[in-house]
Amino acid sequence: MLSQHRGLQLKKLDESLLTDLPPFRKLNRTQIRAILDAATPLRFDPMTPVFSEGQPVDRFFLLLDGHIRVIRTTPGGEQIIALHIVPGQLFGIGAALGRTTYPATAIAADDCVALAWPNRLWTEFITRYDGFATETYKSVGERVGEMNNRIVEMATQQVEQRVACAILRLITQTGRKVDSGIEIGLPITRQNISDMTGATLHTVSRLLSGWEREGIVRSERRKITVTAPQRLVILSGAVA
Amino acid sequence: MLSQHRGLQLKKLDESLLTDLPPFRKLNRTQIRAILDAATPLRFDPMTPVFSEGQPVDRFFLLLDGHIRVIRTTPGGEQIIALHIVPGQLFGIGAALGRTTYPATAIAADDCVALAWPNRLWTEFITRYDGFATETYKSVGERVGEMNNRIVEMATQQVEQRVACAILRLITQTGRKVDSGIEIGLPITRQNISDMTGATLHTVSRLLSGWEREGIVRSERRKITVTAPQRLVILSGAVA
DNA sequence: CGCCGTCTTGACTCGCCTCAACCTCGGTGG
DNA sequence: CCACCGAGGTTGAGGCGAGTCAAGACGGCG
Repeated sequence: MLSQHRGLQLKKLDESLLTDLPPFRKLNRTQIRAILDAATPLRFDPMTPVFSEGQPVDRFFLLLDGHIRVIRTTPGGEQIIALHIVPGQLFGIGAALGRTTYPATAIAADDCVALAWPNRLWTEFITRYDGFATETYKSVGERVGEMNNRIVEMATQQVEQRVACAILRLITQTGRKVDSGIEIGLPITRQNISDMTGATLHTVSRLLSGWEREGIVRSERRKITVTAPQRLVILSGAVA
Repeated sequence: MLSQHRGLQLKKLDESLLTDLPPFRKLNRTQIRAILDAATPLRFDPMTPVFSEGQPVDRFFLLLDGHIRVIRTTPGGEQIIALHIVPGQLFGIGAALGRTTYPATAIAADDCVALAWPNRLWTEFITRYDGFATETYKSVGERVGEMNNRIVEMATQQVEQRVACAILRLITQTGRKVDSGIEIGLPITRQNISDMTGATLHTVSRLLSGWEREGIVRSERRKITVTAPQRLVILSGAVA
């Protein structure tokens, strides 16, 4: 899956990479060619940072393959996972919101391939390419909506429900259908889940053990498969 | 303070209303005149909704005076306050983020005066008026940042710290300097604060009573004055 | 083999929620 | 003018969810 992208630096990028993505959907081949020619392809090994909180915003990215974890760190050293970026999404788009420094750290969750453009091209893309702005801001809108949901969640729900929600979000965003159910498409630890939900590693472990006993999930090290999604939905409190 | 705005419907709106606000700062008198002429002025009594969650987005607003509470309600009926809008800010700008329905409910916290424009003018403003888009998205960026902070807060901090943070945010956004300290510039109940922090009314009450005993705040019914802001900052955990 | 990152499980503790009772204003109507 | 009522606020008692502390198992990698 990844192999097809290796050595991207050497050959020309294929236009089909972008044609199906919302921000580029309305563009013609020539326009996409121009955008691709201006891009720098990048690879990231798991756990390597793409950019860090507080750094000046100098470019923006499009994730082609892999998964990015967006992380914020508290003064106290705890970290929480704000967001997962999936292939096809723009990220690091502080430029779009008038930011001069990145508000969070982005780390590759697995092997990642991304395109990067220098910041000054942002305004150019916006003005020159019809639909680019609209579609991009639409996805910003979706992320804002998701953040809002999480705030409500954190404010009103118990840990068990929050963990259920987090896992459901993961499977809708990165899920892979397998024999026994739906598998989360990126390596994930209990610690990671606790960083997403504001719980402790221990509590998450206990919950997952319990769910495994009940046949709702099956998990190996750094991997979780949901075998009974509907039951997780019920636990999540989305339906009363 | 409000009186100067009463009966706005009858006279022409004064251009000075907009000249100092970020989204309009780069515009000339003619442009501002055109924008004002297209606006519908509105008044809202305390506790009346401006728009409700789920309604189709048909217009966007600028708050001239008063305060708006942006509220989300859970399936379970609990409500949490997502945001406060202060004078000079645009709100209900779902259009900017490609939304078709409002993601939250907006309610007047006190007497409010606002301008409203039909949605179709959004794109017109964006394209026609230089700087309008940039400045607007910058303030969206600020709100996103604030939301992010709240997520981290909710995930990592105890109730006492969250309440302290919430009150600090209120005084930076709406604070009024008075003899005894800084007063929150809008009517606010313990219930409101609990809706902002995901705590219970009772716990908030206990905390405020404690702080009052310690001389950090003074409060009357629906009003809070912070007498020792630095001590609140310490409690908030912003500094270790 | 030994180390380290991951995960598990038990026992204890405590912050905050729940339940419950009561107080204090401010407004309204008889 | 006072009695009443409801919204907002206070305070205590008790219980439970989830964090903390502690010990250890499992599996992969150098």
